[in-house]
Amino acid sequence: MKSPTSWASSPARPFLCAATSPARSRSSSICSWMRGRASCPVSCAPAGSECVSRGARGASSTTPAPEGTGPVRLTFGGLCGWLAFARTLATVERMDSPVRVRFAPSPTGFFHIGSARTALFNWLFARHHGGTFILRIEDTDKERNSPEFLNLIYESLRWLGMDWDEGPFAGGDRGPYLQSERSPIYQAHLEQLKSAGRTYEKDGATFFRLEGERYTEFDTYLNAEVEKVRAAPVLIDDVIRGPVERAEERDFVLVRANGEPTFHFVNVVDDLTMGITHVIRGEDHLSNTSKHIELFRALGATPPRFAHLPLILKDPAAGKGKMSKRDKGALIEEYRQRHFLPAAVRNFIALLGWSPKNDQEVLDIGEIIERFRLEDIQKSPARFDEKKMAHINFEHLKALPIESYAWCARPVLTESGVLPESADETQLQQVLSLCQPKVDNLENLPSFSRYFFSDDYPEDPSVRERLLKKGEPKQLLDELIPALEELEPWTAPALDDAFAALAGKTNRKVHAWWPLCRFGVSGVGGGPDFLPMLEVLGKPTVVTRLRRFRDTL
RNA sequence: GUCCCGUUCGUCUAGCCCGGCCUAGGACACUGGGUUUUCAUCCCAGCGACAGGGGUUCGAAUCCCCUACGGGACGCCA
Repeated sequence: MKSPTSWASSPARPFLCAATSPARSRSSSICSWMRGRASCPVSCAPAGSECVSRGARGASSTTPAPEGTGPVRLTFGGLCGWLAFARTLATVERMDSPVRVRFAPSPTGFFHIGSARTALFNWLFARHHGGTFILRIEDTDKERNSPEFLNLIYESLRWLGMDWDEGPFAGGDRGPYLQSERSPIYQAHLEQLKSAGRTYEKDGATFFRLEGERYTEFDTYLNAEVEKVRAAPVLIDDVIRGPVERAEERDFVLVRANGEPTFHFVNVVDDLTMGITHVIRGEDHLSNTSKHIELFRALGATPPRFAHLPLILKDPAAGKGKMSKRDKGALIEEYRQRHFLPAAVRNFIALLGWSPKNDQEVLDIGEIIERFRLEDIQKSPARFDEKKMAHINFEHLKALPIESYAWCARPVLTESGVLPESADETQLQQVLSLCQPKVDNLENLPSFSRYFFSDDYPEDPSVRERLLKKGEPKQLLDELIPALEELEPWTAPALDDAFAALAGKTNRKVHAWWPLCRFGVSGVGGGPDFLPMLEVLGKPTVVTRLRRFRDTL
């Protein structure tokens, strides 16, 4: 059963065409994930399916894609490439991978960039190997859990195009996938540890008993006399870091006095019973890993492979340490609200600690999956860079076919009141084709393009002042308006000629009228390429606005 | 404090495992030029790093050790 959302509905899908270029299909790396899906490019994005990737907020994103402009169109846009790719892959023997990974968030706060990256790396690893990506909810902390946060996890994963093969909504035969529903499983494993003599009760809680010589010591950090154990060091063969040796020195709690099992215990039991083969998580868990391996062994199981991701550090200006949910730029929800492309966010997050090793930075999801290797992940922590995020977003935006671009832009424009719901698609695309190369983020599109859709737009007073101060604006407009009025046809090249002719006649430079004219029809000093802008605006609008402007002087 | 991890341009990184091709490459940012003109694009150029010290070696960013610095963990949070 497929997960609630298919990544294939991402508007960045057309990038996949690039992934199937001759240069790329020569690649020896086989993306087994593609194998399983390339055969049904269309069914991955059912007609009229909701595209959460579009960036609309929450439930308001339920508008199905208009016929021919939504995911279906996108899918067909890349269909030729898909088929070529499928053909390449068809020659490869299909084999199900034993890889099983999980993302195990706890619904105790907003979904932040570190979680997103952990999820993404797990997902990428699974997809690269054709394995299984499991979503498990670690909701053992009844005090801090909240349904809103839980929902946000689902929404965010869907928005980023990470589909899960097992978990809530998706089902699976190793469930349940909410820890709060797994008590009997924990109970059974607790019994197993009990009968193996590896537990004891103290202060109402159940402790795990380490093996080794015992002694008591005053611990300066805990500021107390504590019992310690000289346990044999545990070897963690970390995929990213190599061998790490660490010895546990204190027994730890498995079940709290209130009867709730602890993170360490449920985490291990779940990874064990869910058949997790690779645990990919943040480096902050590295020193927990020795506990976990001790538990796996005590349960008579072979631990999975571990891969500890470097942390994302906060901007030094914001203080020291790892990035927290409170830091600027930390929340996935923020990118969604600001209309970033999920494909770009995903691309950027992947680059935090991972690199394709070929100087390529703007990658579509197919390329990332194909190239992704845990071994290539950086050991040192990364720092989040907003500017780079914006840049990657812009690159993705520019690479979209205009149909896809319009499909992403339309809701942004209508929500901001700039575009009427009923706006004509062709006209919209005309305007957007002028904006696309210039606007680095969809959130800036309304202010950039407002005057294309309405005569009611603000004027930038500082630009007005600057323009009126120099030269003779009235004179210039009196020359320009008649020339434009009689221009036929109204096209960019014709306009170009008209300006040239006017320049010859008046002995001015060709660009003498441009800034004034731009301001007169748009109210701002910058914008899309000038001549095409006039063309799209149309003669009646341009002339009327110019006259109106002339009258205010 | 104890244990663990890390350290290439301001930032993300390539190179490191398998020493010479590295006068260390790319990208973002920044600075300066250019452009269908001075603020949302684009083009060109510039700036800019192997943390420090010892080894090993003919030769080290690459291997070893020490120091410094950064980070993480040390909860009946996850």
